[in-house]
Amino acid sequence: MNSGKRLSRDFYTRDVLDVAPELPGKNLVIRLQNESLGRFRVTEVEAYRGSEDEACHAFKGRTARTEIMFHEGGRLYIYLVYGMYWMLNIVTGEKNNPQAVLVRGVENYPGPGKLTKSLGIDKSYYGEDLVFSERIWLEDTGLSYPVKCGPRIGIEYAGEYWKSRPWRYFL
DNA sequence: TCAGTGATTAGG
DNA sequence: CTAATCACTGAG
Repeated sequence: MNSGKRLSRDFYTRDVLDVAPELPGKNLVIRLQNESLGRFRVTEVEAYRGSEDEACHAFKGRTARTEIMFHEGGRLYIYLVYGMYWMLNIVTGEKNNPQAVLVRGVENYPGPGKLTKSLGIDKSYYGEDLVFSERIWLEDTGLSYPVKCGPRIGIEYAGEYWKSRPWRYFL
């Protein structure tokens, strides 16, 4: 797996609809249990866009859980769903504009719940800063790939308009 | 198709 | 305190 250059703050502080389509193909770098670094190409993500998006957890306002989404981009938003699976999200945008990208899959570990379980990502990563962290970050390999898009998955509770936004991006 | 599983949230 | 909800997965 090619290594690359760590993404800086500027990459994350843009609108989620600019950041999300650029994530597939980037490397997720994480320090594994044996202290070595693992590199996994991101294959699938979804954008969740601010207080207007019915499918976004920040839609109902600021809570203890969603607090980190109100920070500037580059932090991790981690939460447990269905009592079993940790979800990995990357906060984007400027301060007080709550947005995040759900990482739905990386190479060899497709599925948002499976990738966190396989890589050992849990609540302890909540709020981690991808710009400075020594155990998790994203890097640009300089390679680019064609990215497809389609509707987001698992948001039956949202209205038709929000369910139909093509904000899932994948290789 | 459907149960497992427990944090989070709103409401009394 | 209670009860509903849930950005998923794997089994049948």
